Amino acid sequence: MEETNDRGAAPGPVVPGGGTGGAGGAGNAAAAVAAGELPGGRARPKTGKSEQTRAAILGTAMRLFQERGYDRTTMRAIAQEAGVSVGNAYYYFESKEFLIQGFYDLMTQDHARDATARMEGMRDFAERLETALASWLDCAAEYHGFAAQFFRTAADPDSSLSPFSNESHPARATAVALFADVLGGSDLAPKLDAELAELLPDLLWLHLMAVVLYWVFDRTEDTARTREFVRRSTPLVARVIAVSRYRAFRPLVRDATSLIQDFILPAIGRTPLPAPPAPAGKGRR
Amino acid sequence: MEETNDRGAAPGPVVPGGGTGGAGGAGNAAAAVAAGELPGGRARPKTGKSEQTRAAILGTAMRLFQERGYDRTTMRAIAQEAGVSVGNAYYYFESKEFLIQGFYDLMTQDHARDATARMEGMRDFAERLETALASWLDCAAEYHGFAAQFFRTAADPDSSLSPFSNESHPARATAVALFADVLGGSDLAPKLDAELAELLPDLLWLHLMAVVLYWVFDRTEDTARTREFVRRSTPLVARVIAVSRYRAFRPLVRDATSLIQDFILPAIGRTPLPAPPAPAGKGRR
DNA sequence: AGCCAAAGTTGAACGTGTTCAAAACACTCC
DNA sequence: GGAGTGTTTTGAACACGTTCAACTTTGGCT
Repeated sequence: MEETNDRGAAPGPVVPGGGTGGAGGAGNAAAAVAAGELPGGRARPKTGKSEQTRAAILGTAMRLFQERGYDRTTMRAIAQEAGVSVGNAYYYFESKEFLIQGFYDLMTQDHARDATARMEGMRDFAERLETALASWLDCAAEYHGFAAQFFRTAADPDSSLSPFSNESHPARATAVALFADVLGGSDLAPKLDAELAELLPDLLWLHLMAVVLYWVFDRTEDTARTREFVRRSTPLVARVIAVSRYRAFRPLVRDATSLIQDFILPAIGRTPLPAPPAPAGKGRR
Repeated sequence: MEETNDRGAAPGPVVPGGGTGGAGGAGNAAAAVAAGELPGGRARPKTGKSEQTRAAILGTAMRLFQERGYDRTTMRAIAQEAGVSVGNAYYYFESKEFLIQGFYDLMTQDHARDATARMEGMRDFAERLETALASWLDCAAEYHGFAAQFFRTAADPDSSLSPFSNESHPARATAVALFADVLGGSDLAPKLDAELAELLPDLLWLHLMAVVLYWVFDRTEDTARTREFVRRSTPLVARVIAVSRYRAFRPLVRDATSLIQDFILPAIGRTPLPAPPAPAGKGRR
């Protein structure tokens, strides 16, 4: 072993809360990292110490991703700036992509909180839906730069990070629960066919995924185009749903519903199992 | 699909038509490689020689991708089996992903040919559409293993390989043209609103993209589930289109149409712009 | 205190995609 | 033939994600 253990001088990992550079300015999600969640790693903590290290790594990664983009941020850089070794980063995150997963989980929670707050008091379904989607755009805004990377992995069926894969982390459940609330808190809910009401949360989540896809490809300033798209498309969605009750649309809606039930929902991991009622708001497992 | 490795030990690049043409390892697409297309590389050929090298590399890559999967196929292995150096492979293909693009272009042409042939004589729109989609599933079947990789890059807006990106290679145009034919050759075409008929080819292409997404995640034997999904969903799509003419649906259809025209089509590169002459510029990132 | 297993941490090493300066080749014009 | 020019080919070198065997720290136990 070399006696020139330069590392000796370096202190331990960065301290939890303010450690990440004080005025750094990472977003809400990154800030929440330090709070001590436990999204997707593999560590089984006994002391809070390891949580700190984990948070330091994730926080640093997010900051660097924002600053330089995903591809140009190396694991070595993350480790160095977080004050740990490369191997240590891999002790907490199975791979570089898992860092994104860790971030995505946090952002999803941010979104659920923010959207719920914003919808407070609103009863009109279209309005609620638009608010929820706009909220997502705001929560995600600062990460637009490297969000593409997340979507890339989302499209990989082999990756356990894909939101479409069965065992996909709590993030999906949280998001779907939010949309259940979007519908449930609206004046539209009681008027709907029970069967349709059952499907809608998942469908609305799919709708969000489509919006996200749009957003990822949107290169306009502040993703203004996506915002406009949401503004224009949401009322239409609401109208389609509202109108589905009328006689003329019934046969079509019926067939579509059963198609979705048989093919779409199972594909996104919503097996027709005796699902326990998920309490809206806290998405833990 | 014989596994006869008849090209193996040749020192130089594989011979032109005969090499792959003979017993050929890979499927139709790979065979067509040798024909001398010029999909997505960067070479500006003067002799036919370089085409041979290019085809040898692409063909070998496809074979190895099928045999071992995308990730477990190294550029070194491709180069070695194709009888060229690593650097040479990069001379013809900007990156490993571009190999997939080269393949995708070929498969798209296969599909267009096959689907057109199969639809011969059919007039019913639903039937034509289902045939076209089933044809795609058949053409793509043998590549299911590494198709995921293609879809991964498709979701990356920074990659010029994305079918959603503006300058996306001829493959998209070919596919859209096919769907225009699906519609145009059907008895439904004359009955349709002109505006709607204008949109439909692109929309149907989007529909295909959705099916592809489903297919990528489908793990059933021979992707039976996707096939069933197509069988069930196609009539519904046809009915929605057919029914859109009736008075009750008009306002909805109108709004949807304009929404699509304003937001969806431009996003997939169908800008109603004054169309500059010939953007010969190669896609960079 | 001493011991031990588990948790945490390290950095060198490996495999792989990619780059690049130089060599080999092909072709044209003198 | 030879000089000049553009194309094709080479393989060593580089950067990065990832692995791993060994080391250090922690905390419970006697």
